Amino acid sequence: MPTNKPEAQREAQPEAQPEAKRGAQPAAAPRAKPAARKKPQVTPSPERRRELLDTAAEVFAAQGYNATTVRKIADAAGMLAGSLYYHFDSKESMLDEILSAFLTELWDGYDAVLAADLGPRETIEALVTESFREIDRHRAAVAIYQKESRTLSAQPRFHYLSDSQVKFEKAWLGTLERGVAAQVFRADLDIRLTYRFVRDTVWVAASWYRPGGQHSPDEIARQYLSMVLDGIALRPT
Amino acid sequence: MPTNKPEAQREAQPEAQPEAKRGAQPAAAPRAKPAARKKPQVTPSPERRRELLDTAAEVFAAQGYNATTVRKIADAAGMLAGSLYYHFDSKESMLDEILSAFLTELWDGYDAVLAADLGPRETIEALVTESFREIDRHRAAVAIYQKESRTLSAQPRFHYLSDSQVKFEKAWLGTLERGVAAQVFRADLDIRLTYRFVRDTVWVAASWYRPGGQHSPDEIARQYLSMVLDGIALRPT
DNA sequence: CCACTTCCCTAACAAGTGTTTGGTAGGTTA
DNA sequence: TAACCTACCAAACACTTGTTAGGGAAGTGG
Repeated sequence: MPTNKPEAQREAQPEAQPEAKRGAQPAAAPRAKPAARKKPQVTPSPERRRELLDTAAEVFAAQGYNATTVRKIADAAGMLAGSLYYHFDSKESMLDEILSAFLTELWDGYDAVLAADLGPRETIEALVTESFREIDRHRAAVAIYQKESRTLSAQPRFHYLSDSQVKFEKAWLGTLERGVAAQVFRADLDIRLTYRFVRDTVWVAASWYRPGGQHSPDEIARQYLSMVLDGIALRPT
Repeated sequence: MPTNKPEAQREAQPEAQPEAKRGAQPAAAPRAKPAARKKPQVTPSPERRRELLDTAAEVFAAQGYNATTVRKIADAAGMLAGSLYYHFDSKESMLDEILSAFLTELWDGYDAVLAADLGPRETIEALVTESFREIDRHRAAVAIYQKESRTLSAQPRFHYLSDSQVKFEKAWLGTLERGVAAQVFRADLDIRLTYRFVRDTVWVAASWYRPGGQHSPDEIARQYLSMVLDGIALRPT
């Protein structure tokens, strides 16, 4: 089982990297780190953290991670920028926690589907339905993931995004291949193109989906599946 | 050590500024503008501008607009940050020029298709094919558009993005509706869902498409159309 | 009453940001 | 030769950024 969950990264960085060449880091890292991570003696309540993470996720999703300043997050939460650092130790940690919490839940659902050992078509149907349910529950996190995952996965801290993506591809592509072999899916299509097609059609929905709309996640999944499986063209009967 | 540092700027902030209320402006606009627009007497060559815009678009697409500093663009172009301002009057202008140039070309193609007055199915096919060609030629601009258009269109300067999007929706949705009326497309689907489905499947391709891959834009368009129109499920014959 | 904890604020720091100003090397024209 | 133009560099400026110290109000337990 590949790892999909970074759990918590409270271990100290082994060593300050020797600063490869160009010191141009994407963000700011002002104070010199004294090699030993600070260990705050305080214990913020997990419920408050969840609350703050939710509003942070909302702002990240709306404005983009880089365009979001900690002052904006604090504003949305009704407090001042510095106060956030009582609960989190950096802006990046917030992002990290938002994304890893989402991925953990996502894989709980996916793993259950995959363990059910359904046929190829039924597996695809279940995966798509599960995906739309996740979008319904974590739309902010999904939107952030969509926008930032490519650039983030270069950073070591967010390497679990790549891991997840690999596992993701394995599950979907494998199912599609099984379906082609079982003559359930068409064999005349480039399978990787098909994979990207299905994957993208599902997840971009997070960019326009708003919970409480006229369609439930399951209804959207049903229609999407109908389009993907049978096409939008009317067939002569 | 980074490229070139201003080294010393021992300018302590004099005093706590009046600081209206929440001075948090979205971006930087340092100098006070004296109400009269500056008119540079210089005339940079258009070819050089195009060159620089191309590299800027590449960096924007790779890192995201906000995460891209003008110093990074200058780096990629082999010059210093300030030198860019000989050719452009702001970072935002570069973005603007990149996006509007792309949209202009896109609509040249779309308008030609729409003027041809084809049937609904043929119109969709032509629009999709045209779209993949545009992705092939402007993949950086398309990627930027995908990532930033939603947030940008709030700014007055980029209002033309919204205009374009409205026109876009009108063309595609109208064609789909014509198709349903003509019994070419299925009538049992939510038409707006179908629209978003088709639109998204096409344009997200810009996030993974790389020119010079194993499939030509036309070939990708052909397979995408086959999936969208007929579905990926194998039909019993 | 005091000690302790939780949660926030005030105020700053240092690095990074987009942008401007003044200069200048090299080419072209007269 | 001088005048002129293009395209860049060097250095700074003003403001924003993530982050940190120190402090204090409110609540809880003894």
